[in-house]
Amino acid sequence: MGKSRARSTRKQPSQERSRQTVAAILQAATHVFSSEGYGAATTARIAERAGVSVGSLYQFFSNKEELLLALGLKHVEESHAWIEHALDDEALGGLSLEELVRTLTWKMIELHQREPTLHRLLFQEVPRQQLITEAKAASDRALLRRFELMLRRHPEVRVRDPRLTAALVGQVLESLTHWFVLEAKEPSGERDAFVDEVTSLLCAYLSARAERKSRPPRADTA
Amino acid sequence: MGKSRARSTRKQPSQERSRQTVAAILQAATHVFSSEGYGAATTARIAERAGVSVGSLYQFFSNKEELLLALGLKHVEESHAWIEHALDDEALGGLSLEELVRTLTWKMIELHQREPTLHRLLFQEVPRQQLITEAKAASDRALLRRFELMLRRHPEVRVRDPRLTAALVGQVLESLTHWFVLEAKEPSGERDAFVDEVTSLLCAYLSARAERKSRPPRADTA
Amino acid sequence: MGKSRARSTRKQPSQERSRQTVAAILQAATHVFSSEGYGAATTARIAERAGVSVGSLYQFFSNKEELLLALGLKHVEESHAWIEHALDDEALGGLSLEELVRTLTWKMIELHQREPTLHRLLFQEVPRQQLITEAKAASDRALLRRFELMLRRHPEVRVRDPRLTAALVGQVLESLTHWFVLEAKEPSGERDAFVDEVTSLLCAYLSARAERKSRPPRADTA
Amino acid sequence: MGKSRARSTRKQPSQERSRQTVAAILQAATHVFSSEGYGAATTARIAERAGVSVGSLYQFFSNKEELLLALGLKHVEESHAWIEHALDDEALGGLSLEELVRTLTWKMIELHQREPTLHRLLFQEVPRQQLITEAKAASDRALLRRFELMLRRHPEVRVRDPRLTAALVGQVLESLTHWFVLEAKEPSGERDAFVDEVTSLLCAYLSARAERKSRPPRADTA
DNA sequence: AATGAATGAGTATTCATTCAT
DNA sequence: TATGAATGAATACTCATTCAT
Repeated sequence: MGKSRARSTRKQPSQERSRQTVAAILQAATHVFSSEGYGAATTARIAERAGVSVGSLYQFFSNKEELLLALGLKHVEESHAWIEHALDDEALGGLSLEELVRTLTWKMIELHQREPTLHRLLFQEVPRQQLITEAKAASDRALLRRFELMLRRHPEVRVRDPRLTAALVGQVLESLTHWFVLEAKEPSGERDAFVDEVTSLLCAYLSARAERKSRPPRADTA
Repeated sequence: MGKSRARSTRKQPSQERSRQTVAAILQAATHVFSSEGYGAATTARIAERAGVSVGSLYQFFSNKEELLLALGLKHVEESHAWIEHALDDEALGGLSLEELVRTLTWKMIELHQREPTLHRLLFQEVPRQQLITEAKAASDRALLRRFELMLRRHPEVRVRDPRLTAALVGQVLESLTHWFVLEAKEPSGERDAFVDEVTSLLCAYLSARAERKSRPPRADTA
Repeated sequence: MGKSRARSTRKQPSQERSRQTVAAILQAATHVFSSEGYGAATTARIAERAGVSVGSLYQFFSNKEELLLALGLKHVEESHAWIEHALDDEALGGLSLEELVRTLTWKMIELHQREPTLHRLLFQEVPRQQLITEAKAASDRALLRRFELMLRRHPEVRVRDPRLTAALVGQVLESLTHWFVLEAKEPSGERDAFVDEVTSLLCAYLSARAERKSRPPRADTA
Repeated sequence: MGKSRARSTRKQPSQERSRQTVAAILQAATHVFSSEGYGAATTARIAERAGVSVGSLYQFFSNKEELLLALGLKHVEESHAWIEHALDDEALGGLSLEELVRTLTWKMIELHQREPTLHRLLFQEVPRQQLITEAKAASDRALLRRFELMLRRHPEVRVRDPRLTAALVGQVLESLTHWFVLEAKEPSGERDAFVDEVTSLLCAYLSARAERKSRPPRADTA
């Protein structure tokens, strides 16, 4: 990832003023795209919301799609950095499995609450930008590898196929928190209860894995 | 010329010929909407694909949005019927928890494979049709209640809050199968392995629930 | 040339009504392009002048450039046909050189008076459409060959290099009549005098050619 | 914002530096206008090519049109000076008609080769600047008068209407050389042959004029 | 004077929708 | 009813021109 963001034809902002303009445009675009969807969003509305003229928008982004692209790459990059940072936390080292999972869940909720609708826009509206998708995939791969390592190392974890398990756990975390943030309103509106449940869901999975399949599930509770 | 959203003003298909036309249009719309997205789809292309003129399309659907609406309601209804039927299956009655979960997982995969992109279109593109969303919510509520009941009744299941648990399990099933069908290509490409994992994930959760939270997770394996 | 006018993406007019629309658009485009130039002409203005909506314009011409293209090819084709017809005239057979040249001059004036500014638009504004230029070149080549033949056959004509001579005579005729029609207002406003002069200019050239270069020009009149 | 055509409000370049800037802009404008056409040329591109900022361009030319105007007037003026100088050449005094015509033809070719596309731009793209047209017309009138005088004085020349004749000869020279420089590639690619032909064309016209019209052209060769 | 960021009117083009046939 | 030509509002994008620095 990094700084190879060669924004094609358009000028790079060189003066402080223009840097602010670009930031304003990106922020406005985030809002407008997220609330109206890519198709319905208007460059005019975006410019208006950013408090600049359309012309300024086009001074820095050669078209609507490139604006989305810039947004997407920035989002992926920032999210990746954020979560990398979260996982780097040394404190994670000595945690019990339950504490670890609980922490991860919290982090994921926080992550999704940063720009929940932008996330949906970028990855669930029929994805228009291969570059974004690829960036996301790369980020995911990196995180997954890291995650897999955590699983392999943790003493409480029993796993047959750490790779698949990591993928599933990641997916479950991702979708449950996404769902919780965006859609769960009444039934599990209380965050603590939700986190408790997710935690026990994943802990049960991760710690009990050894026996699975060999004996009927009933045996567990025997 | 304006948005004369005269919903359902249009004639209902009364004759056999009309019914075929409507069916053709809906099928074409499904395809075009799914492959291009709602915004990019044009009524002209849909009509063309359906083998009728635009005029005919507007004979039955007063505007593009209503076409999406019809599509969505139909999809929700059919999916609901399908899954109701799947759950009705008397055979489900005596299954062990693991067998039950495994069956459900299979069913969900099947469901998602019916029209995966349509599903995404309807529920993940910024939802445009409240009616669809509501229909979906209603369907979900019904299924959830049913599901909750299954949990309550099953001897192997230990649950504190069946409602929340049902919601989570439903969400996990939904998102994992959706993900598997649409995006998982290599890491867990093998269906059986995937189903095994999901099954053990859910079973661990459902059967081990009693002890959770009371003791540290470590105790489980002791 | 001929009927291979495959107007790309857009529909061919099939009904009588649309054929009229297309004709109206072409006529309006001729006027607007000619009077404002290609760049300054507006598709909106063209449509308005044609008495149709912009939409209709785009129903038959996929963009402004293609409109120009259609116009150009039509113009070249018609001009070619017109002049072929004029040269075919059997009456041309037995004419004296002077009468022949005089006739040609008249014909050229007539030709240029048909759509003088369109001609300028198509061939003198930095030519935008290679297809038009090529069509014109092909037409010119054909006419030149024919013209060359006339020169070779005419008893009064003395020519060293019929090809070059034909090219020059053609060019002189073309440019003088074009100039006369478009720009000459006062000095030689009288058509007859102009035609007389052009005729004697060309006749002198064509009939006296044998001696040129061998003796000093003075000898001519001796 | 609007068309505040404050013509010549702008400062005249007073210092050496400014003069260089203006020169650079004019040169860049010549190139860009010529290669892209007036409409397609952008002030930004011109400024860029001149190595200055748009702001500087507008410091000296209050709008795009005035830039064209300056260019045009300069071109007309320089061309006029150039040809005046060429005609002034004392050596022209004692030349035979053929030598004179030949010389003129050469001069015209040279003239047209100086900036062929600029010439086309200024006088053939639908003329946008009356001032340029007028300047050109004035220049032409002056040259024509001079030319007419040459014809009247030359012993070998037989002319009925020197004014019309001068106009025609001028026009023929202009258009043939313009054509030769811009378009003639293969058929008469050799400059010498072309000059020979033009020379004999015009000499025949100028020296044989007396007899024309009184007798049928056939008599010429008798 | 010079710079280049900002402006916004202007234009080509699309596409949902209507309506004459 | 079916057709597809006609409509025109809506929208992305450009570029001459201005103006703060």
